Amino acid sequence: MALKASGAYRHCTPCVAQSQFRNQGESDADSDLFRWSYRRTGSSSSGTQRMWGKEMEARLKGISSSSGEATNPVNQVNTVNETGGISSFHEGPNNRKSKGGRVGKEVKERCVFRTRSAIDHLEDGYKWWKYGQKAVLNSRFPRSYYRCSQSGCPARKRVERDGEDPLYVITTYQGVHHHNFSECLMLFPQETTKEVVQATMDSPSADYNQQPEGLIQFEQDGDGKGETKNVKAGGMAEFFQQSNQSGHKSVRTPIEGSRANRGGQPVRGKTEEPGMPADTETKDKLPFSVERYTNMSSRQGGEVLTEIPEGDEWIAPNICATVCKPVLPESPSCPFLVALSLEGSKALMAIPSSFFEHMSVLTRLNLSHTSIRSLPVSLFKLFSLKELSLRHCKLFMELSPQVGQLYNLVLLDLDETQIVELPKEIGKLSNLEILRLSLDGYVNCGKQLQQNLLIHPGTIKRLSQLIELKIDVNPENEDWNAVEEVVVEEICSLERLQHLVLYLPNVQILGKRTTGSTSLSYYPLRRFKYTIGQHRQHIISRVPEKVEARFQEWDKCLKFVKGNDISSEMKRVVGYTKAFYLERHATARSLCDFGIKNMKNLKFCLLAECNEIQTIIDEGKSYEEEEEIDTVEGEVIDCESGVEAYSAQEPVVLNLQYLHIYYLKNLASIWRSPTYDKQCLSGLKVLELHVCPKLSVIFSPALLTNLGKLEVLVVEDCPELTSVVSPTSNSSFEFSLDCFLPSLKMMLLLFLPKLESISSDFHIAPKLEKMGFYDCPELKSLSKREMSSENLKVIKGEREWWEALEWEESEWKMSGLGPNRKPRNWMQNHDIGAVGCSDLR
DNA sequence: CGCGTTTGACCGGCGC
DNA sequence: GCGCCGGTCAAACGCG
Repeated sequence: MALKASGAYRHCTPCVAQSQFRNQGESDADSDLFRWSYRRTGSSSSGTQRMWGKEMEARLKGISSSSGEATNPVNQVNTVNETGGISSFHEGPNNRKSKGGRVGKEVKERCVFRTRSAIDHLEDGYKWWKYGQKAVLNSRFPRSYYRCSQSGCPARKRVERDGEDPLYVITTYQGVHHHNFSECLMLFPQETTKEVVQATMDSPSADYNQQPEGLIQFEQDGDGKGETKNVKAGGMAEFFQQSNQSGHKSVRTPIEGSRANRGGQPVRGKTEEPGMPADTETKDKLPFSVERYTNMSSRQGGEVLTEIPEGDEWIAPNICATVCKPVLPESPSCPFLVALSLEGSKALMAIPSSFFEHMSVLTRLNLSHTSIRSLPVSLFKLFSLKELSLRHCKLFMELSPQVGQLYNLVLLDLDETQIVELPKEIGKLSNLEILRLSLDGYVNCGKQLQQNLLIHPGTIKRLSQLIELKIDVNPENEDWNAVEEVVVEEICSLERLQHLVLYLPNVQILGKRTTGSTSLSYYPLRRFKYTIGQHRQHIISRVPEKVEARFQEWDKCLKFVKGNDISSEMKRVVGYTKAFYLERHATARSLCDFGIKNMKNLKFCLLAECNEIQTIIDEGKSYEEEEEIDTVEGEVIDCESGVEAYSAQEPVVLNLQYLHIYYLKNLASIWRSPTYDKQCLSGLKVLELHVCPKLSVIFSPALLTNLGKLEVLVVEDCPELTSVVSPTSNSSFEFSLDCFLPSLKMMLLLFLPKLESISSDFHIAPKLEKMGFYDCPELKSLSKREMSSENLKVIKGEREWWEALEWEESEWKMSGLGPNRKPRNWMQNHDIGAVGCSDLR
């Protein structure tokens, strides 16, 4: 429903706004966004009159005075009724201009927008500096003045809230940016950033978010008096979220918010975890912020998303729309359009061939998650284009060689597309800094193509400015084997490359190098994610997605899937990896099989379905016989401490903070050492054990003393587990007065049918805040020494189990817990088994 | 400390 | 010529 302003005004285009803050149920009338554009056409023969901004204002003033009211001129002109009409505001040619003293002074073109928004300063793709704010006569709201942050740029804008309808913001643009558009582009916040935060806040065990009915929650106040509550729906999730903050609190969002956001959006925190992605160190040293290019549709709160304007003339500098119709206009005139996002427009199957004909300043184009199959020819004339995203266009199968004409491209995202071959013309994109590529189309093509080169030799080498490269390949694509080696060799020649995401079916390729060049396993990178072996997307994993996502957050990730052996190349890469994910390895018996000295840099470790693993850290094995990994003279392996030679006295696995274990069917112990290594696992903060059927105890007393930093312990589905801490005959530990696990804040014990005791009467967890139990029928009493914490605030478990607990009256006397504190009004037991089990799993 | 906002002073056009 | 008003300047402020 295009609204044509009659008479003197055109370009009043209502758009279906999709404010992030708006409820879906709101009417279209409420959500209309109206725009005005006032432009002088000179001797327009069309009969449509357009006005200069100043002229318009002069006229407005005239109206105000003639009507006897002193009103805010901008507010006056923008009076709009909810059905989309403009109030009567028509005048003949303005005669003030000839009278006024401004004749002859340069009058700049103005463009006025009126937008329904909760936020005054809407993002428009440019970065602005506020240089003034003034109260406006007869307006309740002040007017803010902004200028383009690019020095010398004459573009300005002013922003004020509509005095008549405070739901709307009036933005008036004046002057034209006279510089390269992307030089002052705002850094759009990355959507994944939010996800990082979310993931961080979630339960360490992602599957426990649901609160099964029938569980009780015991909360203890600061004064030690306990109270049980019926848990509301979602209460468990809240519990675990809170709990997890202690365990993962240092894992914060990596990207700092723009200072300009202050006041509008909460400013994001800095990374406290040096190994987390895009940490400040990484960011500062990059020539630009990688995140800038990652999601152009993601906006700050209050930004209005629009439907594609109807009509043939689009005046907005920034359009972000999800189109519901399969057709776009043939050739809209978009003289100011800098950024266009049609992300998620599933209905969009094709783009008219001349669609981009009149978008000469378009810099950023996001067509991701659409159903297009190819790009129209007019796109290849967009010489200003710097960013093009076709991510997740599942029907996009062929990239035209004409892409080579887009020589200003900085970002090309072809991840999750179906293309089968990268045209060699890509090599002409000498400014390309980010290339994400998914050569996954082979299988879905359904036919064997002729010998396909996937990536032509010499193509990658020419992209000398590449900073980030992702190449994802269908593992069943045998053509990849033919070029893999060449591609890897070319990657190693990219001097600026800092971030590499690569799938390699063969381990050997890591170490391959031709004379004089570097092999990938030596190649120093600030960030990498290698998936080696069976492709992650083609295997059904038992590891929850959220845990895998947490693994992916690290800046140096190595995932090794379905391996049969452990090569020296693999060991070397493990040596400078921070996050290691070993899945379905056929022969590994211990993490230390990857080189005990290579454990020093590991901070996150995820082990899943490795049937031969019997112990995680095995210092008992003789590693002196380990083959010495050859090092290349003069090469620096990029890691903080370097990989140093291991000596028996040196502590190992010092820095590991997160250890997640899933389905290790032969796991019998966490740590085995002939001597007592005081620092092994001393950095561990989070330990999760899921489905380890042979595990009977988790910690030996010796290991217990090392875990001074452990904050979160989750044990689930270990049918043989009798105690978390093994009983000992060692007199030095027996009757120890020491208190172990001093930092433990959360402990979850779930589905442990043989669990009889938590700590075997060791004094543990003085700072414990939260405990959760489920299906531990043999745990019939809790001793004071394993529940010694003064900070215990929440206990969750089955009501019947809790009520049946045997309490040693004398031990618990005067305590906030125990039989005396059992409230009577516990929630009635519901069908815990049915609901609870499925939810917990 | 840097960067962006705030805020009072100032300037110039315009109208009376 | 004076005062109002919109617009701009720049020092102070303040947040991270």
